[in-house]
This record gives sequence, C-alpha cells and structure tokens, in this order.
Amino acid sequence: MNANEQLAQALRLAVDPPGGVSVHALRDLVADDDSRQWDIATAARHVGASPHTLRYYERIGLVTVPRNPAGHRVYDTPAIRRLVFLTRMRTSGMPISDLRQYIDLVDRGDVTIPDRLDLLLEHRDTLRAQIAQLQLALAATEYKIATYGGATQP
Amino acid sequence: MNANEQLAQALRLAVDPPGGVSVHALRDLVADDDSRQWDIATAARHVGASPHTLRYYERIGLVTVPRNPAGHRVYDTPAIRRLVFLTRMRTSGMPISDLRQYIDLVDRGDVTIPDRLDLLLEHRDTLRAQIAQLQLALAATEYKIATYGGATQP
DNA sequence: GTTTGTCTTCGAGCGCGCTCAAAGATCTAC
DNA sequence: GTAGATCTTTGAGCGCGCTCGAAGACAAAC
Repeated sequence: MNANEQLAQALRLAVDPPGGVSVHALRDLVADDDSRQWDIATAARHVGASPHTLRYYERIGLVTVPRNPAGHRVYDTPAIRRLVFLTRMRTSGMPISDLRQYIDLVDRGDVTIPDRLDLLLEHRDTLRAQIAQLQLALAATEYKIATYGGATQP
Repeated sequence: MNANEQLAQALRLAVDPPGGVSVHALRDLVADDDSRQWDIATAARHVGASPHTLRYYERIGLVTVPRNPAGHRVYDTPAIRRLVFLTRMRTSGMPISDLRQYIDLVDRGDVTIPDRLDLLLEHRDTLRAQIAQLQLALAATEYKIATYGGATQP
C-alpha cells in the first residue's frame, strides 16, 4: 500500500464511518404522548444532565418549570421536550447565547417562525461544517495510525 | 484522474467551504520538503491561530521554538508541522491535556510509539462518536426545518 | 419523632483555553 | 535618524458553561 492508497483509505474511513445515524432521535421529535411529571433528579437523568445544570438552564431563562406546593420543581412534558432539544443542541456545539436567542423567539410566538427558521438553517450549516472538519481530522488520524512505525514526528 | 484523486477531490469540495483547515493539511503530513523560516506572525497565519496562542502553546510545553540572535522566535519546518498537527487536533476537540501527554510521548522517543498509537486510536473513537453525535443533531435539525410551520414548540 | 436524603435559593468558584496589557527591545521604511 | 510596527516576557484577566457550597425546608423510612 503506497502513500496515496493509504491516504485514500484514511479518507474513505473518515467519510464512511462504520455504523450510521440512528433513527431513534428522530422518533423522539415526533413522540408526543404523556402528561407525566418528573422531579429534577429524574428529569436530569432523562436528558443526561445534572440537576445543577437544569437549575442553571432555568436561571438563565432557557426553560420555565412549574413548582408543586412545596416549591419543588415539577417537570412536565413540554419542559422535558424543551430540555431534550436544548441538550441536543448544546451537545452539538450550539452556544448558550444562540439557544437563548432561539428560545426568546419561541416564547414570542408564531410571528417569529421565519426568524427561527433562519437560526436553524444557520445551525445546519454550522453542523455540516463541523462534521466536515471532524471527518478531516479523522482522516488525518486514520492516516497517522496507518503509517505509524514509519515516522516519529508528531 | 484516478479513483484516489477523485476521492480526494470530492472530499476537498465537500469540506472546503467554511474556510480553515483543508485537505491541503493532509498533504502536509506527507510533504517533508523545506527548511524555510517563519516569524511568529507568518506562522500564526499559516496554522490559523494568533501569535498569542502560539506563544501560549510554547509556554505550556507543546512546542519548542528556536530564537534568532535578537531573541525572536524562528519557526522551522518541524515546529510548523507540529503546530499544524496541534491545531488540527484542537479543532477536532482534543483537549490540551491530551496533547501534552502525546507530545511528551513524542519527545521521549520511539520507545513510546505504542502508547502514542493507543492515544491515536482513542482519539479516533472519540472523533467517530462526535461525528455520529453531530449527524444526529443534523438529522434533528433537518427534521425541524422540514416540519416548520407545523409545530410551534421549541 | 428522628434520621437521612433530596429539594430549595443564592452567590461564589472553577477549569479550560485563550487573550490581553505593560514595558521594553528590535526591525522596517522613509 | 526617527517613526511605527512587531517582537520579547510576565502576569493578570476573561468568557463560557457549568459546578459547588451553605443554609435551610421538605420528604420517606424506621
């Protein structure tokens, strides 16, 4: 295998990762069943964050959470759905400032739908660019792995 | 143009738009020509960082840079190659602590090659996981975009 | 009723990765 | 020779996104 072939192989591996995107998450977007209630610990576990983080998100206005008579947070389905959205967007690198902007638009009603769409389109571009970047880094890494033993330099 | 070249070409086209690291950089991994000299501003421009950042990387031991008689940094080819590697790994989300670990191994010579390989393999897994995450977020975003006008919630 | 745990609010602290400011030496152009 | 940009070092500061601690109310188990 010469250098070009190795390079091509690395690129191939980077662009065609084993195991594709799961459809699971898409189903989450559609599912719309319950009117369950969750305490903060359960909610946190469900969205993969800490209770601290959930309180933080509420503090900075990303989500509003009703209380029970004792003053404890009670997460309902809309709150959970929003949190799932928020954490996914965070995981994908959207800064909190953008999320606040988006949430503000949501809270201002349907009239802001075009603006929200713009934000989403922008985010889509960002995601695509990020994926491309990562695939490049992956290609470089695959290449380095494939050729190790040859060169010593980093 | 053979298959490999076409693949590289396709990747270049798919990856280049947002500016930043390009397929170019992969060639840097193979290329090994020059003994050019660069001042810090040029070096910074070349790797897509600020002079501040380059000095910072030197301070924390990620790279060693010779000086000219006046005490100014003179970046040589090995230094640049290492910086390109470092910035690519940073861009792909590798924490500086990992990079220091890796660089320490490199500086300790060939005996650490297996350890370095381990780090690279681990990073490859991280990259794959990240890409999968982003593709998921992208799918979710595409879905939201496609269905906008329907639902109002977040 | 008492322990033990989880909840509340509020403010402060932290780790990361830069980023900048200050004070001074040096290079570049005119 | 002089102005202005760029270089040096050192130490401090900053923005982000949490993360924690303290002090106290409430809940669940015995």
